[in-house]
Amino acid sequence: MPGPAARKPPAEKYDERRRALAESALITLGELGYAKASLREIANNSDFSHGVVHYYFQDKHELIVFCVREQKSGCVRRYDDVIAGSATPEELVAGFADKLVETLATDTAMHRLWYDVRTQSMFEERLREVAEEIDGWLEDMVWRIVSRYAELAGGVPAMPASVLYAIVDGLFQQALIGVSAGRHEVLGELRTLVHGLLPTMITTDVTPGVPTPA
Amino acid sequence: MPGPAARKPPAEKYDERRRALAESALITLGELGYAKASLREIANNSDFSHGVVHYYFQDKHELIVFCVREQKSGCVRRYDDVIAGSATPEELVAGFADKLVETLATDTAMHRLWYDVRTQSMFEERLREVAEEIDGWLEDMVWRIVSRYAELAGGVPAMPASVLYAIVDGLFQQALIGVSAGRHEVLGELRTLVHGLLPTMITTDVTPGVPTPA
DNA sequence: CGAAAGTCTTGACGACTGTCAAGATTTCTC
DNA sequence: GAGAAATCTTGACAGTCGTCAAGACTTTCG
Repeated sequence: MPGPAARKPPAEKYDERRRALAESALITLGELGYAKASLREIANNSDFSHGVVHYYFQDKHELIVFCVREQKSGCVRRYDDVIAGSATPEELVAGFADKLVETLATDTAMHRLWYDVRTQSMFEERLREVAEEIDGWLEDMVWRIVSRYAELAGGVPAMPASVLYAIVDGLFQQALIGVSAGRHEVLGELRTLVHGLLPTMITTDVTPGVPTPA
Repeated sequence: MPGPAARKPPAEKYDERRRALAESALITLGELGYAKASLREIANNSDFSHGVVHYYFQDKHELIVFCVREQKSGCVRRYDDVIAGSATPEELVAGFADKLVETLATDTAMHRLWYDVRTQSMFEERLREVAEEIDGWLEDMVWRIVSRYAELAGGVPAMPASVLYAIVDGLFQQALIGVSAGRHEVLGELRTLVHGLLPTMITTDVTPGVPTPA
C-alpha cells in the first residue's frame, strides 16, 4: 500500500520532497492567490505532475496550509537577528525598518498570499487555525521588537501587543497594496514612518499612552 | 435587440431592478466571499434566475464591482452625521467609536467582503481601480473625522491622512477577524481603543507627532 | 385587442476544478 | 540482477463554473 503512511526508508527523504513540492507551489500561490491557483497550474510551474500532490498531501487544503505555515515560520524568525544584533534603540529601529522594507520588496508575492489566506479564513473555517497561529507569531514578533526597543530606550511599551501589531500590520498592508500596484515609493515612506512611529509606541516618562482595553 | 443598451421606458425602472439584484447578490457575496460566490448561488438566494445577471450586467466582474462600490459608498456616508452632530471632541470620538463598533457588529459580512475584494485586487488588475477608489473614500472619511476632532480640541492632525487611515484600518481589520471568529468581546475593546487612540492622533501643543514621509 | 419592446427562465456549451485509481517508472534490498 | 517497495505519471471521473442563445412570459402602447 503506497502512500504517505508507513515510511520505511529514511523518512527525511519524504519530508524533503514534501518541502520541495511546497516550495514550488509557493511560486504559483503567490502569483495567483489562494482561490485561482489550481493544482494543475501549481504542477506546471514545477518539476512535478499534478497527481503527485495527493501522494504528499491529503488534499489541496493541506498543501496550501503547509506552504503558508512553512513560509511564514521562516519569515518571522528573520527579525530575531535584528533584536540580537542591536545595541542601541536607534540601531534596533533602523534594523527593524530595513527588514520590513526589504521583505516587502523581496517577498511581495508571499505577503500577498498571507493576507489572502488570512482574509479567506474569515469565510472558511478550515483556514482559521493556521491564520490565528501565524497572526500570533507576528504579534509576538512585533512585541519582541517594541519590548526590546523600550528596554534599550529605558521605557516600556505604551500599548498592548495586539494594538501594536494591528498598527504595524495596518501600515505594512497598506504599503504592500502600494507595492503591488507599482507605487514603489511607498517603500521609502514605510521606512521613514517606522522611524517616526516606534518612539510613540513606548513610554519613557509620565506621558500616558493608549490604555489597555478590558 | 434586447439588452442593457437602448433604454426607452423610464430607465429608472432598469436601474432600480439592477440595484435590487445587486443587493440580493450582496447577501451571498458577504457569506461566501468573492471567489466562492457563484452566479447560481447568488441567484438561488434571491428572486432572480442565474441567467438574468447577464441582462443587467456584462459579466460577473461588473456585478461584483457594482455591488461593492454601492455598498461601501453608503457605508462611508454614515459617518458624516457623526461629524455634523458633534459639538465637543468627546462627543465626536464617542460617536465615531460607536459607529465603528456598530457597523462592525451589524455589517460584518459586508466588511469581510470589502477586505476580500481589496486583497484580491493585489492579484487581479481588474479589481484595482475600485479597490483604490474605496480605499480613498475611507481615507478621506478618517481624515475628516480626525481633522474635525482636532479642530474641536484646538489642535491639528499629527499624521498624514494615509497613516491615520492605515492605523484605523489595521485596528478595524483585526477586530473584524475577531468578530468573524466569534470573539465578540473585541467589539468593546475596539471602542475603548478608539477613545484612547484619537487623542494621540492630534497635536495640541509642541509635542511632535509622526513626521510625514517624503 | 394585438403587436412590439422589455424582461426573464431554461437548458446547454466548453472549460476548468479536485480527486483518485491504474499502471509505469524508479529506487532500494537481498 | 530479481523482486519488492516507493515514487511518480497519466487519464479519467463527477462536479462546478461563467456565458450565452432560444424562447417564454410580461409590460407597454397605439
